[in-house]
Amino acid sequence: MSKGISTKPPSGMRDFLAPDVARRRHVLGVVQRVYESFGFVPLETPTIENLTTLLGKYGPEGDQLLYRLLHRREKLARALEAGADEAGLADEGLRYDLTVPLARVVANYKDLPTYYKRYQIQPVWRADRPARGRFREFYQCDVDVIGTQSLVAEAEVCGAIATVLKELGFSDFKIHVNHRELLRAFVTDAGIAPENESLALIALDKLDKIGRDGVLKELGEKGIEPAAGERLLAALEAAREPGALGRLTGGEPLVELFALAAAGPASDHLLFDPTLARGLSYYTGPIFEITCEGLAGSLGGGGRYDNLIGMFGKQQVPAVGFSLGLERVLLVMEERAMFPDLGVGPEVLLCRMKEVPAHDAIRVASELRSKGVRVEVFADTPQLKKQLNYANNLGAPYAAVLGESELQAGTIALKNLESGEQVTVGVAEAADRIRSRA
RNA sequence: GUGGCUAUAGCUCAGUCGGUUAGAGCGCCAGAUUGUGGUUCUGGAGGUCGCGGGUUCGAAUCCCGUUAGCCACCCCA
Repeated sequence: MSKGISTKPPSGMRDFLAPDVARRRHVLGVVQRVYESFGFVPLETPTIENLTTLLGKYGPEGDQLLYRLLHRREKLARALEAGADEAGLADEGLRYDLTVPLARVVANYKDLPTYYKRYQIQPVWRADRPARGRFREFYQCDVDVIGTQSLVAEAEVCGAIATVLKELGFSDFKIHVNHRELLRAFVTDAGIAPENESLALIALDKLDKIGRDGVLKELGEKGIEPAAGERLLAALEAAREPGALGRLTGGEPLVELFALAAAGPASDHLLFDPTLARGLSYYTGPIFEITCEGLAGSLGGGGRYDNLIGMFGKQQVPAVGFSLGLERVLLVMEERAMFPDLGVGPEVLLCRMKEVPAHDAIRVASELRSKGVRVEVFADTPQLKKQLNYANNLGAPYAAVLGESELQAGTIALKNLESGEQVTVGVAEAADRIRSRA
């Protein structure tokens, strides 16, 4: 505030103080445990990827949102001298998601198992405009199954995601399911030119928000004939009828997926949604998106991408994945007060009277720590009330006082800050009492 | 990228029709005699009113610009 240097983190990026970190770790712990219980193994990849890896995988909007890194030193000077444009000034970028790096890894390590199930929990970066629940740096929690076209893979990734959400206490989430081929068939059957397919899909995606007339209007603005738009909407509305999926040509894979998933944790949460489109261009088969009450965007999304890995080499390898957005989950959990008590900070603050040498406090703290207690030693020796007040503000459940008399007797005065009770006991008993919250 | 709203103390905000030294609550710091917190009481620190320009005798207040943040779209996780 004083010298005019902004102390805020960059737009769309955040600092996490202790309570934030505790909540994030709580969620990540559940995610990791559940993913591992489904047999997924961890992967971590670099923050930075070559632009050749990233570009052309996400569609034109995605490419625009990439954080690009300028050439360094002489290369930059040469590029500037040569009058390079924006694209020519950068050669690397921050990863935009975890799926494309995974595809690169699979193409790069030819000795990976034929079936590779990996999970990955890392931040990604998008130069998007920040909004509620949307950041420029955020964590994705991905599970992917590489090497099979079996719908068992879809059922398993949906099951893993559903299990995580249930264990965190969600009950009202829906996993919307659609199929890229099904969507394509809707569009072409309606008589819409293939080049307008993605435009039509984006308009369709808003059916719930802007309604039938709104979608028709938007289709019209994009140059799609009203008659074709009507046919498309009529077909989709028919597809939304209960049981319609089984009668649709091309609906078989989803019928099978629903049957498989019915045996797993996602069973009550899957929902066929013929209007679900999804923007990322690499999806080829079933696509997913998770919604829940009170959240405009999604908690996560995914789908099958059988052609992506092949973009990095000669070999086509089928794959399907699902990604959970950590900050979306946190946002909803915070609003709904879904967090249990997350103990952070020391369990006991060791206070010391002026006449006690500091090394005695350090020794006592070490003894307590060796018995499994989280201990903070108060560094200074102001009035005891200040030390206790600090312990109180920390939220520590106990304070311990080490004074002349305790030092002589080999004890500490252990005070329960909630009840106010105080006992003078040996270090071992103090540790027992703290751990049992006596 | 589009539309709207906001910007005053660390936080949440008040500030009349343009008028003199810009306020409150919370928080913070210090006290209310010896080694005991939460409650109470007293005192204190902390502001170029986002930034730049304009109108005016006079601007936190009106006008223009700018930056940042928020909300709704778009898109996404």
